[in-house]
Order: sequence, then C-alpha cells, then structure tokens
Amino acid sequence: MSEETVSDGAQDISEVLKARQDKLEELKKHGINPFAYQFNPNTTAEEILAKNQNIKEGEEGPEEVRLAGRIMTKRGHGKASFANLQDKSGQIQIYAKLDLLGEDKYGLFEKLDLGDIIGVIGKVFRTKRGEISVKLSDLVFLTKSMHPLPEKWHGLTDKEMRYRQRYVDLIVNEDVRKVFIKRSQIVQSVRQFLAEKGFMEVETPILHPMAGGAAARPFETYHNTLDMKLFLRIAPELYLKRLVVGGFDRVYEIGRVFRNEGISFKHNPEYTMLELYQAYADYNDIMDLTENLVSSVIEKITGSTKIKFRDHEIDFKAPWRRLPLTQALKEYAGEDITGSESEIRDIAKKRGIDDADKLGIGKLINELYDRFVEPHLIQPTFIIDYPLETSPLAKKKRDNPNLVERFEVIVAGMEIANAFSELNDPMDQRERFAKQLELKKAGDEETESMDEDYLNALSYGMPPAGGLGIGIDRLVMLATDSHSIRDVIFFPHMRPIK
RNA sequence: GCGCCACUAGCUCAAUUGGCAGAGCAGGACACUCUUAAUGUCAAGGUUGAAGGUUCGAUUCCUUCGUGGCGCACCA
Repeated sequence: MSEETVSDGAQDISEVLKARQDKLEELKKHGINPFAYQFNPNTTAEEILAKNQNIKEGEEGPEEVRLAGRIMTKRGHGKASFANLQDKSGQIQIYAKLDLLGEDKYGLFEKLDLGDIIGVIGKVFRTKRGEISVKLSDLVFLTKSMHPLPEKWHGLTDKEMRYRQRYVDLIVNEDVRKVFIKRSQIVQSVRQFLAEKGFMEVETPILHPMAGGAAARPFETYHNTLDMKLFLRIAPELYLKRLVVGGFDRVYEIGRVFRNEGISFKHNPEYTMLELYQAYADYNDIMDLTENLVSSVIEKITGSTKIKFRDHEIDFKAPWRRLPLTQALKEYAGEDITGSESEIRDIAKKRGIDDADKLGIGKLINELYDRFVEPHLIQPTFIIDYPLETSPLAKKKRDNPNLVERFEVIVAGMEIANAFSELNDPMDQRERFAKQLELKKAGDEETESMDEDYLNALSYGMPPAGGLGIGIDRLVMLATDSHSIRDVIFFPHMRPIK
C-alpha cells in the first residue's frame, strides 16, 4: 500500500488525519519505523495486575516486564505522563518520566496518539493513588494509528458502524470482546464434551451438488472445470449419515451452513451449526445427550445452569420437559389437532392463517405451533413427535405412523436444536423423497431432492442412529444475553456502502 | 417484501414556531513530575446521508432515493 494513501487529495483530508500523517513523517525523520516488525512481550496487563496484588504503594517489583498494546488514554503532566495501554487481556496504566526515559524517548511518548501501538519495558509499581502501573524504562514504537479512535467515554455506539467496522468495536468495547471470547469457549467446551463421549470431529463438503438435509432455500454457485451448478450447504446431514454408514458410529461437525433467506434478530444468512450422529441411539437417547451437553456447557461458561436472558431467568439444569407437539398446542393454544384434516384446517382458518387451504397438513400444524406455542416456551423444552409430512429424514414414530420421532429444543421462544431418530429404511426414504418431489411440483421451494447416492448409501445399511443439530449462534446468544444474532457474529452481513 | 424510527464535526450528542449550525471528547498550540473521563488557557474543525421541492430564508416542512435499527412476514 502506498504511503501516500492518506495524503492523497490533501485538500479535503480532515485536520485530524493530517495531524497523524505529520506525526508519521516526524517519526520517519527520527529514524523510527512507524510500522515496526517485531516485539516480544513477556506478560499481559491482566497477568501483571494479578501477580502484583500485594505490592505496596511506593514499592517496585523486582523484574522488568515487557508488554505491548494500544494507547487508549493519555494524561500528560509536563515532565511526567500517564497512559493506559490495552492488550488482549485488558488495560494497565503506564507511567513515563522524563528523567527515567531520557529526552528522546520521553519526547516520543509525548507525541503518541491514542490508538498507537507500542511496546514498553519497565518495572511494576503502585502509584500514590493505589493503582498498579508500569514505570517505563524503555519504549518501542510499533505501529502508527492513522485514524482516531471513537470518543473515550461513550465509545462506539452506532450499531451500523459497530457491525461494519467490527475491528473498531472490538478495540473500544470490552463487552463485545468478552462476548466473542465466550463464543470461542463455548465451541471449545462443546468439542471437549463430545470428545469425552467418543465422538469424532469430521469435515464434509460445503459445496453440494444438491441442497439437502433441511428445508431452506440454498445459495447457488458454479464450478467451472466440472461445468456444474453447486449449492452452498444448508445442512451437513446427508454427508454425516453417509459416514455413519461407513462405520463411524459417533461423528460430529461444527461448521457454517448457508440459507438464502431473511435476516432478523435470530437469522443470519450464514450461521454455525453443530450436527452430530450417534449410531444405535434413538431420539430419546439424543434428548438425554442434548440436555447434558447444553446444561454442562452453559454451566462451564457462565458458572451456573441458570442464566439471565432478556427479562427471563432460564434454568438449563437437566432434565428438561418433554412435551408432545399435539399436547403443546392444546396447552398453549387451547386447540385439539388430533382430529381430521378438515377439522385442523378449520382451526387454522379460525386462527387467522390466511393460506390455510394451500398448505399441507404438516405445514399447517407447524404454522399453528410457530405462532401460538413457540413464543411462549421460555424454559428449555423438548417439543416432540412432529407430523410426518414436514420431516422427510426422520423415522416414523414406532406406535404412530402419522408422526415422526423428532424433537426440537425451544429456549426463550427460539429454536436452538432439532433432532430425530434417523430414517434408515432406504425404501421408506425413497418414498419420502418422492413425496417431496410432488410438493416441489406444487410450488414448494424448500423440499428435499431425490438424492440417489444417499439412497444408495442407505441401501448398504445404516445402523439405527439418532442425530442432532444445534444452532451455535443462538446458544451463544443465550449464554451471553445477546439479543441479536448479529452481536454474536463477528461480521454480520450488511449491504455494501455505495 | 411491508410498517415505524434514525442519519448533524473523527466519536458522543444539542439546535426554541422555519431565522447566524453549538458543546463535550479526540486532534493543534502553550503550561504542568502521581494522573486516571487529569487540569488550565488559546485557536481550529461542518456539502446537517443524497437529490429535488416549498419558502425571503430549510438541520427543521414535503417528495424521491440511500444506509441502518426495531417490528411484521419468510426461516433455524
């Protein structure tokens, strides 16, 4: 990148940027590289604070520390100055004194802008006001910041800028950093839990020749050499189950899936899903696994199974309520959907579902459930046993062929997991796919395709298996009391600036 | 896609009925060797999201557009 980038069009560049440009030139004149190559810190702000709790006022630590970070605030007093240095762990005050640093280095310190990145060397001490600080014996300039930081007290609050320029958000908003640290810890703790249970982490294709494994509209792309249309996966399901056929009894994948659909506080076009498959298990086993997995992860990350989310206190402690869908509709909506198809259709019409005549019976029930039940489910709840029509990859319920052995987990009105006893009968699976094709012909855009290779895999025999999908982003929302999915995704999708 | 709201200095916010666009922080200059939202003095900083319209006069009223937020719809 050209060094002239900022000074180009110097006429209209703001004074603030111009001042930084001037300081950059000044550094160069003094033989200081404003974009240095290397520095070896041997500690962090957090570590210094933790290790020196017992140091008394006026006392100095025995050893020199080396740390590096960004200048966040500065308080000059002529021949002595304070500043706050921020590294990945937090902030620590540093103290620069003319007679300790010498004229050159002290002059350099005085010229620092907020946002500049420096390395410092010095002894730890406690100020008269009681703050553990580092008294600089040396200072190394590391990186010039060419753009001023947001205001030090209010920080960056404009949501658009926080999302578009997440790097700035992360610099100035510690809470945001904490959310993403927790996100990383959650994923790590999920991996650890599954490893202890004997699950193997795998990677399956993201580019799919056909989009399957969920009901959603896919993103399309194209491979030149193969001369074929490809789809970004909407779910890894069908590939993971091929691996179960192949003999991997317990597999999981944590990865991005892509759905070409709306954006809302709980929807992003790409999001992170955990999918796992356990051979010889059914959905009851998976319910046990799910409540154990989620409650232990929540407890590990937040210190308790009880969390605050919006106005709710939510307790993840297992076991969770297991509520059949028909019963949930009766309980929360006061509707009985065990009757005939026309009776259900009448209920839907009465309840204001406009296109009740166009929808299949399964979709109708889903619609009633989405509108009148899901928003009321606050504590973790398994809603179990779904209509056959809308679950083409799930096994029929053993005592009722109109239902499938499927559950969703609802917390705070959000679906965070979806699971079933996996359909492993290749003949039944073929019929289900065929039904999906009929729906597609009737105009449904979110149907499964006839995946012949998947049917072929099943024809070799897939052991009975339970499968589970968990929306990681939503789990992170709950664990961090974040009310928008955008607050747990580093770079949420936005329209480009024109 | 629909509805409501927002957009003013690098950032956070003001601006009376439509009447000279104003503060704080950041930045510049000076002073200051224990401050922590340091302090004091001085000076500077604007295409009010964009384009039109009404008006003697528009940050303010109207129209269109842009971007975002929230809600609804679709979806997990």
